[in-house]
Amino acid sequence: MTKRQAPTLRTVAAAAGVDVSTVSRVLNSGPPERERWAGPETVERILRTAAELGYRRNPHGASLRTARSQLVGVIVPRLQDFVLATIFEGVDQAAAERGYAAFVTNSLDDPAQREARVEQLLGRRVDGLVICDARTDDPLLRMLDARTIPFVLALRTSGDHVGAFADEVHGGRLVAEHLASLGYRDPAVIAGPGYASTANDRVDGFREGLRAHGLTLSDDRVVRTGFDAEAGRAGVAELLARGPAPDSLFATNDFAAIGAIGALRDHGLRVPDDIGVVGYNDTPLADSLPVPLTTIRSPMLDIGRAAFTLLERHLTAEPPESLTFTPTLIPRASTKTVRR
Amino acid sequence: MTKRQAPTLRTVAAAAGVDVSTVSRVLNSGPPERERWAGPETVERILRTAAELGYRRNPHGASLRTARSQLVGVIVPRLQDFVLATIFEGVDQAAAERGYAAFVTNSLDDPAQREARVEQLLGRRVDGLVICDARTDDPLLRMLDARTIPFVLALRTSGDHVGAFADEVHGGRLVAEHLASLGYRDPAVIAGPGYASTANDRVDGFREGLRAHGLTLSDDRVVRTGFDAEAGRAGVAELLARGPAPDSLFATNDFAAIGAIGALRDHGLRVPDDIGVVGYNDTPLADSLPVPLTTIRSPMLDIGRAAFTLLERHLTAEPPESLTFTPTLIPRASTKTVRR
DNA sequence: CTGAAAGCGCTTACAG
DNA sequence: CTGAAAGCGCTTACAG
Repeated sequence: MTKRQAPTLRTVAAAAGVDVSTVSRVLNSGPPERERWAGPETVERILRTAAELGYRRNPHGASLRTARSQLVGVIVPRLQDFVLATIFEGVDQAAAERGYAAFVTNSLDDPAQREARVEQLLGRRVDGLVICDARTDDPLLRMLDARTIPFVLALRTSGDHVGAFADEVHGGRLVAEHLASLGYRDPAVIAGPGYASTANDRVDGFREGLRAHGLTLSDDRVVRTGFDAEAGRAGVAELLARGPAPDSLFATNDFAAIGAIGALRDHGLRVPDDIGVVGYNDTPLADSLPVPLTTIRSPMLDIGRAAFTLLERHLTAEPPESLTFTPTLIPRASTKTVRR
Repeated sequence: MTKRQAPTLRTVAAAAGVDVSTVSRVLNSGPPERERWAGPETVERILRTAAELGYRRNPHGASLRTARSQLVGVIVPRLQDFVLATIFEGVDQAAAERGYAAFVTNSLDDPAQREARVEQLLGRRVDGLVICDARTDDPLLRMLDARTIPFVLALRTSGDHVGAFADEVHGGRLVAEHLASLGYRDPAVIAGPGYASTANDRVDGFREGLRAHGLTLSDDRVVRTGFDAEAGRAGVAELLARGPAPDSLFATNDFAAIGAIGALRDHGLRVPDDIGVVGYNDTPLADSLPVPLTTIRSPMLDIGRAAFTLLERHLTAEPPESLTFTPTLIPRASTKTVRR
């Protein structure tokens, strides 16, 4: 079998004995509408020849003509992060179902890197962007708005930009209620960076939930580090350096929780006997740890799928409204009832 | 600021007072060669106008003309897997540096899914593929060969197809030597699936390394599950169901190791006091676990970068030779000297 | 050194 | 219902 030249519209048209324009029209419309463009037997013949020849439309030709690439760009802090990888999978799934393809790229939460990556994506002529690394104050989003480039946010919010989110405040509240109802009285938080709305909202919800149970979260019980294991270790070091150990710990990410548990153990504190620990995201690991981790489950795949759907709506109709998903608490062995 | 029409070659040519072909030639050649196509002051003028207008070449137009898309497709088992996400980051980095863009997509190690994803990628007219989910017996690769579609492998090998790999046999040998020299005498292995060369090679190397120390690995000390935490749990369950506990465990993935440690603990076995555990990949987590994990570090980012480089060479010159990277052992607290 | 022309594969008014 | 033509933005022989 020698390599054949890929069949084009012209090839198909010639084989079917019709004009390329007819082939194009027939191939680009669905069963009902299709008959408007050609007689039933012509439609049938075109479809058959296209299939026989293995015709696949060349998207570059189409893009050039329509000024639409059916391409979207997704920008994430880092794909190595399980949460972001999952969101991208959601975007990619939904995009594929609608005939789009998605590029992903890392910003590393670095503004310069981010801008460079966005420009690369635009250089590739994506129709729009899904931005998963929005910042509480975000000049890049204002710039995109000024250039009227279509985009939606996912996961992290910024101002009133449209996107697909989880109710992070609610998530934080769930953790607070869980800890308070088990009898914990002196919790601390290891939160992600201040430029991430997710980190802020989880802490806000946590504080609010504690207050509802008559507890307060003082500033020295909050430490801002990051979302990974190393951040969890550093967070514990910082907290213990400040004074006596808390009786429980809320890490706003499962990986940070795992790092925290390791550091606590180095300090002779066992989970859950000496201190309760709660994570966030319900990573597959959470359930398989030596001490299974109490955590919050957030529908990350759905958020990714919804983000694409919003973007497509933005691209083809009027601007959509944001979508917010509700997280749930998954109690496990890393927290337990505390004797007062 | 209103939205301007994106400048094209024609816009630039008009503004610079030259023909589009001249602009194209100048913009597409580097400093030395550039002067061959236009006088120095013309070159300067073209460069300046293009910059002022913010010209960016439309890749769809170029692709149509050159039949080269400067696009590559990367197919991974699953992007949620840290190892694969890292390899993709390497491919993406190297691709971006060379003016290429990369699509990634999941195959979930499912042959049907895989084929569908490859066809989608080809439908997007990628110039070539980086395949990270090769199987020991792989009809898809034969099909790609028959269609003369350029591709390279990464991480997993298959037959003598070219790619960027790690010396997995060596990795397995390092683990065996480490355990043997610490005094462990009855190790077991929780390995990934049989269709993954990585899993097979690590086990082969392990067996070989043990033999060099006068130890043998019997078949009932090997269990085949997968690469994730759940696979680790299942692996331990299976091993313990077969008979007495081994004195050490080699899990061919850090996540499997974490799952295994959890399951061991459920059975009352502590690490490293009752049993030594070794993982693979040196995931960031390994160092931050309550009991830091002895593991093998493999240069995954380099493998990704190298895979792209090989693919580009394949695309522009003669077929390249495979590249193999060497892993190293990272000893940590999950293994210790054993008293005989 | 520079220009004019052809054509990559596609879609879409415009005719008939 | 179907066709012929124009043109999206680019590159590349071919002239001069």
